[in-house]
Amino acid sequence: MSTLRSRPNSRVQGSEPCGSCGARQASICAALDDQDLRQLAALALPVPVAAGHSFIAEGDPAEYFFNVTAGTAKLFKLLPDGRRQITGFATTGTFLGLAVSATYAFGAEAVEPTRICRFSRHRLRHMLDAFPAMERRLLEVASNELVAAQEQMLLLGRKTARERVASFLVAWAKPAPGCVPSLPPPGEVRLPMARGDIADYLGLTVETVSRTFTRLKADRLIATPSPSAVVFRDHARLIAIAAGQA
Amino acid sequence: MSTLRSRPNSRVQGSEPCGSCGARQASICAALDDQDLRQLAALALPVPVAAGHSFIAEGDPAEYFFNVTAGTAKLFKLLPDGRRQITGFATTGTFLGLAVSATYAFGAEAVEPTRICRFSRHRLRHMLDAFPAMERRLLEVASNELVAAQEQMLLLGRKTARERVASFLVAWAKPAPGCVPSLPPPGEVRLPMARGDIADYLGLTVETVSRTFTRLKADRLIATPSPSAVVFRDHARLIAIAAGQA
DNA sequence: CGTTGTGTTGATATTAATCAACAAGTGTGG
DNA sequence: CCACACTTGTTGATTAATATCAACACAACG
Repeated sequence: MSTLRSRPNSRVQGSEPCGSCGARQASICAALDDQDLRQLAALALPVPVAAGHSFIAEGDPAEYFFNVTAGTAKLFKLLPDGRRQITGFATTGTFLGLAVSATYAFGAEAVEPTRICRFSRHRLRHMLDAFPAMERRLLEVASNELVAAQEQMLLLGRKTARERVASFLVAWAKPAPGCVPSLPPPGEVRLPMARGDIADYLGLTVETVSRTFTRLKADRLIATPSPSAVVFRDHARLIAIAAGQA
Repeated sequence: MSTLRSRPNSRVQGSEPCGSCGARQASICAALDDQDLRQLAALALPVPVAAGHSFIAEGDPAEYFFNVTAGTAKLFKLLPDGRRQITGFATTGTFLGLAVSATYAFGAEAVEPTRICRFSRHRLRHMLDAFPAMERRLLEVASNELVAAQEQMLLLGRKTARERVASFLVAWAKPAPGCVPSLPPPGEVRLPMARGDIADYLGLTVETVSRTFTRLKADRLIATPSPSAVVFRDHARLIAIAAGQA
């Protein structure tokens, strides 16, 4: 549906400093590797962000939007006393910039070595004007994220710890629509984020997450070759648990 | 930004039967009373939905999208055993149809007498083609909802019962951006939804919601002339509590 | 080779859920 | 108009799930 071809005035000047600047809004895991957006990404050079480094600070003026081209980042919101809710993980292809407001509604930090492209809001505006099809694509992405966000509300509001962890594992193993499915169910899945991140994503504590992993292992539903990897030993049952049917 | 004028082929045939059909996706309280969308709404006749009646069934094919023109509806997701999470309340002006998927990811039911306009997906597509500015507007709405959804994740994952109720009251009293602010803080705010709905929205039980209301009253933060109305007696402190600063 | 961060496990505390009872409305039909 | 059923809201007693506090194993790292 469309043709986003680089135009003379569309190139981005070299590699912009992206260390810890501002960005935009909301993206949970909706890979945006549609052709239009691939090209969009190609307009800017990816900049590396080291693990543990933040590149969006909640509350900063939202002057840029981002595209994650490699790695994984966590998106989070904070309460004044330090309580943290991770609203999503941004993986390769995730577009960060859908929510429009004066300031960033969330912070973002790399959980493993990551590469991101940064664009100014201004530039996005121009691109959208030039390529109307992109607007439609963004609307689709936003829609997908909205669906995911609602699913997460169900998880946070009504699911048990076991159901939450199962949901997370199942969802994480199945990359966002549009991504190449990595490995079939029995394969090993990498978990680049720490237990604490999973806890903050699921509205639990580290201890509860750890204990739940342990029980899932005892129940032969998963195996963990290392803390940062899971193997699905009974994918179907895990899906059932995630859906609240167990 | 734009001109959505009615065109010969843009009229909707009379009042469509909207009793309990299908709709689309996700909208929390983002009033869409922008001029474009007013006109969009004008293209279809509003149809009444009685309190307690459902007009979107989760899982049904998503063939329509809706615009709430009066009243209040709750949007919810269910687990097989009946656990329910209300993902948002749709008030006058709320546009339901932003998430794009084959089937509705949520159900919708009127909590008070409500009026809705229904459009086919097909018609929306045509309208978006005819009025590109609408696409942009929809993206804005989606962005706002995404921000709200993330805020709700923070609430569900990390806030205490007291903070949740305070957050709900404060947010409900302050209509979505774009709405006319009803009454200043000290005014009385209507709560058309039942305690059980509030509970399912906040990830709590009815009892906990009720007890929390009682404590907020005891603390002179609110008053409840009737179960379906609240008066803010200390709006500032309520806001502080909602933000986790108490 | 100590130091630090992460993950796991155990003991205990606490919040909110569950179970239960009752009060206050609301609507219906007699 | 009242009696009754039924829903909704509130409150109390108890339970259960998860959080909190604490200790320790282990790996990565300087």
